[in-house]
Amino acid sequence: MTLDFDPIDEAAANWRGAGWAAVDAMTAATSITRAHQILSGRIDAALAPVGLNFSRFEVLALLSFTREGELPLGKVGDRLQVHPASVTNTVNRLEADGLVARKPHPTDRRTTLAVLTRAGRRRVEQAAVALAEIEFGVAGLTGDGRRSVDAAILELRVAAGDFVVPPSQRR
Amino acid sequence: MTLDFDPIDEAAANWRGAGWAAVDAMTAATSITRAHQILSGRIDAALAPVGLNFSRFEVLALLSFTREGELPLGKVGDRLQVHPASVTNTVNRLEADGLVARKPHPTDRRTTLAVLTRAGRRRVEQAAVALAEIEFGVAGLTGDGRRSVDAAILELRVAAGDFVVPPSQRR
DNA sequence: TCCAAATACTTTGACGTCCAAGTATTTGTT
DNA sequence: AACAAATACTTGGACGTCAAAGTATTTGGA
Repeated sequence: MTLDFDPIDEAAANWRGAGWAAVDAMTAATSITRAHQILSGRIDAALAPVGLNFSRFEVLALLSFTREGELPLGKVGDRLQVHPASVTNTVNRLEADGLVARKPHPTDRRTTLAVLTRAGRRRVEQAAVALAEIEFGVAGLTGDGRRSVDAAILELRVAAGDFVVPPSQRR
Repeated sequence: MTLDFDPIDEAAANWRGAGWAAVDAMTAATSITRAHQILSGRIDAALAPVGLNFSRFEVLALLSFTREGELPLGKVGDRLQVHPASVTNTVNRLEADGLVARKPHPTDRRTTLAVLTRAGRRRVEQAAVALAEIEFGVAGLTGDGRRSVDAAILELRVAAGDFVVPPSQRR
């Protein structure tokens, strides 16, 4: 099923025809949505043979960057910007697969740590290779395209309050 | 929970530190993923008071652009690039809400048409207004940013085979 | 004409995400 | 010291998505 016209252009024309507002905003939003669909399809396909999906990979990667290979579940959610319930779910699965273990926090008994197992560390390395091979699904995007996407979306993220740019390093 | 550093920059530094490849591809993919997260949150929040989510809105909008306000379910899936099972599911919900009706195709008995009801037409107009008000969630993205996102992602979509650019109108 | 293959949709099931509510523990105030 | 409020995580439920399998119908050849 390959169209011989750009469905987003088509949609823009339809919106204009219907007299609806914010057409350029609509196309930007639709582009991003579609890009995400393409990337997530490619990424999950690349990770499937390794036995991971993107969420689980992200958790493993995050843990692998820490000194001890462990992090409280709450921190994981903060960093990856996902709901606590999703962290629980993802860690359950990783734990069932033996890639991560839960461990009580030494001083705060409310807190649970996720600890990378040896198998988890091996797995995340494999996954990183698999993802690099497909260039994270962005093959088709040139260096310029990647930079302009990064820059544009940085505006969006800052505006959304993802993080505060410290006064010392405003660009 | 607002960080005082850019989590994507941080991730890039970590990837470099771990000696992992394709760092620029990773940041582009992560940016797009995060942008999608932000947009879809804002869009669904704007549509919730209207009683829709984005998928259901897309179906209604698509129908509203046709001459008769009706389309075979398969065409809906093709245009919106979603799985047939998702179309069935979405139309079930729209039908339950009285915004769409199913109707047999006049000549092909395999095919089912989704027909926009009067209530559906009213609803999609309300939703379009609600979405225009929040600029489809891309408030924070300037005109330049929107154009560069569109252009960059166009490359990606063409490379992914979303549609074939007819020789007559290559840009 | 006949029948295998293609097409159109639905059903079922595995996953994933979020919200809201529930449990346990710690913090901050009075 | 006492306790309400905040924090950390888990549970259960509503939804959404996709893949695979099932049913019905139409197409395209032999």
